[in-house]
Amino acid sequence: MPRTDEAKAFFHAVYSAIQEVPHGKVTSYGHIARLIGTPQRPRQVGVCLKHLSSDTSQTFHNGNVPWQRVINSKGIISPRGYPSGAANQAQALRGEGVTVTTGNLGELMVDFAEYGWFPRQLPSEEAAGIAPLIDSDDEG
DNA sequence: ACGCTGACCCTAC
DNA sequence: TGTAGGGCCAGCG
Repeated sequence: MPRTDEAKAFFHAVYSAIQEVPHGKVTSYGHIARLIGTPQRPRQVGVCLKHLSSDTSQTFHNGNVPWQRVINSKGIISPRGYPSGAANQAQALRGEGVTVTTGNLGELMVDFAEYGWFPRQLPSEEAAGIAPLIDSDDEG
């Protein structure tokens, strides 16, 4: 749980943004950071997910925030800690139809070309007519 | 209050 | 193609 109001706002922004990632799609920590206007803080996005609670009485919890749809920029499910919650994340993704492959070193990978979700801005903002935070030309 | 850690990412050799 | 280093900053000792 974040202490300062600023951190709280950041956590809220992160969780809200992640909730907009469509079922069966994946995006990256860095992209979430950019979508919410803090492109230099992909790390803190990870912090937010780490602190995601299973307590359903909380506004945000692992039941209403699709944490499994956030992976790193290389398309790999970030390994962390013991046995790797990554394996669990892979299962959650497979459960929604995402193909997760295993590399030679045991990395759990997802094909961005197939499942990647990288909009210029959050769908909710687009619907509200808010100007995009990310200005881009192409992106293939 | 201080220092280290870490679900990351980009730029340089 | 692969390795190193810097930036980021909330948690936790």
